Amino acid sequence: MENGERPADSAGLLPLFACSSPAEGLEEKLRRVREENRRLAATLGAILADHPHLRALATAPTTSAIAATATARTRSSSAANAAREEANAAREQTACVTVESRTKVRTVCARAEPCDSDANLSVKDGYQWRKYGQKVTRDNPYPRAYFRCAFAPSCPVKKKVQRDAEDTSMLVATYEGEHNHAQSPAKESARIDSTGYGQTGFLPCSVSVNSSSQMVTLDLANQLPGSSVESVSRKVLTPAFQKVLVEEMVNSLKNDAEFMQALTTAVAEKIVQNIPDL
DNA sequence: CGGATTTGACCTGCGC
DNA sequence: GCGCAGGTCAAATCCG
Repeated sequence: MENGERPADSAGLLPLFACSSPAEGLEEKLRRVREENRRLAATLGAILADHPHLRALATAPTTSAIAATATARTRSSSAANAAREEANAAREQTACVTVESRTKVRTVCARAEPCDSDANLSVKDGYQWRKYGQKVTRDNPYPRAYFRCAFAPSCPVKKKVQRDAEDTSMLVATYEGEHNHAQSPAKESARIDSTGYGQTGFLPCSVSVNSSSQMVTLDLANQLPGSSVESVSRKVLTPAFQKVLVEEMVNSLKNDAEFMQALTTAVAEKIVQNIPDL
């Protein structure tokens, strides 16, 4: 939606809304979100241009594709070195994946929100996990959390999650073993968060924009088969997506009791100002 | 009140 | 055998 294209409201509240400062603040936020979306799309494009293997991953997000890429990258190094390599590479990319096929160990790097506490260390991947331990390791001041698959008691998969020591905005998750069951119900996978892992195995598949505490998620997991990151980037820039974005923000704000309170106060103040005798 | 999380204690493997 | 570090257990605590 372009600036100034506000739908008319039959109650005539919007003109009032438009001249109040909270509304101007919202428009400013909207502009910032649009700008961030453009920057994200540009960044994705640049990343894909520099990293052809990522383009392949984006086009065919299958376990075999991940394994093929990861095997090539980890062949000459130990699993630990691979994890470090991936952590470093992740500073240039948003997220990355390695697979050690022999031992069924996968390392996933994901960018975490800086505000996340250690207790929030969790890489959402479509499965439900139960934390069973936490330990501070020698080479990293941040605690390592140990998780077991909570969906099936007999499932042998374990997960370790630890904040990267050099780049604290990165989470390094190590998966051991393979699930012997289907993914857990939508409860967990629906909560795609800032770490951005959805339904397609361990491939990062969503981009989130956290603007002024409002989270907007572009879910790449639900793209049609064969769709690429470029096509998603183009989608971000379409008026239709922008419109959905705005509607999502409006819905979020409508459900925000604090915002509605502030809005009500602002409207009441305006009404009072427009009554000369008061 | 039941399930999830926390956290200190304990176990195990490895290098010296 | 000893010490260290990583991994796991389980009681206590938290939380919905």
